[in-house]
Amino acid sequence: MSRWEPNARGRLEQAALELYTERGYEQTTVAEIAKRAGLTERTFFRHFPDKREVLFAGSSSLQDLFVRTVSEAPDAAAPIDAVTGALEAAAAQFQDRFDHVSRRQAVIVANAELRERELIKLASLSGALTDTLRRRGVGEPTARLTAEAAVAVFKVAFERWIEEGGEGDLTHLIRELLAELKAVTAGA
Amino acid sequence: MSRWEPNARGRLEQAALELYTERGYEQTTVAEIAKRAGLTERTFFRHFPDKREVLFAGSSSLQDLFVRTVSEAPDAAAPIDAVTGALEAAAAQFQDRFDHVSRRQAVIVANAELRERELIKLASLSGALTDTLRRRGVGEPTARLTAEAAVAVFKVAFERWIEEGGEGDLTHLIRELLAELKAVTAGA
DNA sequence: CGAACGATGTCAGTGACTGTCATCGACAGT
DNA sequence: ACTGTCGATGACAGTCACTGACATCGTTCG
Repeated sequence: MSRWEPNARGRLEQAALELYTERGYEQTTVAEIAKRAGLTERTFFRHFPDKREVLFAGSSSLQDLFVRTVSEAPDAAAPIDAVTGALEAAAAQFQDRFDHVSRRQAVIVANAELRERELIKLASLSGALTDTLRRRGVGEPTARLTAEAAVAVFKVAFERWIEEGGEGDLTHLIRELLAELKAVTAGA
Repeated sequence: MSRWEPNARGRLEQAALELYTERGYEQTTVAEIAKRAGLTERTFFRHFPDKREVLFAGSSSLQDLFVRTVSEAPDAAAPIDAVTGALEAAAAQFQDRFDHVSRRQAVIVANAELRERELIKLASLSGALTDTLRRRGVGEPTARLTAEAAVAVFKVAFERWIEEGGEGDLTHLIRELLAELKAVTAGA
């Protein structure tokens, strides 16, 4: 018999998403989130460094997936192909959870602070991809640009997938947009 | 004879950059910035919506320059070329002010909140470019991807230019990285 | 001259976030 | 069973970013 209800962190995440959805991010106080989770404000800040981060708990495991997939790509694969494989692996994670993902995204899009946080998560992802590519022996400007291109494609594909109500195939969208990016730069 | 010293806004910007450089962003309070500028904290918040924004006063005029340059590109220009022209126009603005630009960039890079703010400025830039391209009749996924690619190239070029101590030619860097991006996506 | 204006100051709040100490069940060693 | 350590939590006071309301006082316009 443990002293407290289990999964405090998960309860905080759920309470936060609910309240941000019901009243909006700014109109929700951390004390309210904690109360709904049966905890105190101080405990919230032991689990999350700030009020935004509670929405981004999953982003580190997503980044791990990206990095792992790129690492495991065959040595012969071109950088862009290694990274595209990672995008598709990530897409698979989203494809089944449209409900949760889109609710969360609606909250983020509605608030500038949360959009900022999302952008820095994507930048961190791009940095991790860059490092991973370098470890595969990819050269300097190439690694960085490949990672930036991949994240840009993922970002646009993800937004479109959400707009379409999650009915499209995210992996397919990624492939289409990558081809489009190729066409765009070809003229330069 | 006016009642107050002129250019309160500019004094706040300079005081902030100085203090952020001397003690770091987090160790500086808004009250200290205001005091160095000969004003009060409340007045700071009349000129800037928050403590970060004081470093980004110039970003709206940069965005205007981008948009204007793209608008004025010849109708026949491909989207990527129209946007590249804007990148080069912006580069010219930076080229002469390496000192100020690099000091400011050092402060931003050293702090996560400021990096977040920079990222959302770049995202805003990307959005403005997307809209401008659409107004030129560029289609949906193309406009967005062109803008994202352009901003990515600009970001990487800018960082390299700073790393090199401002001695390189930013316009030249942009052209090189654009070619590199083309090579990267070509394999996909 | 007097009224409206505009930039600033003053002051009292709210809420995010932090440091510190207390609490108390679980668990290990004796 | 006794006891000491540990880990998650609570309680509480404090700092600072940011906001709303109202006062001040040169400038400017009629």
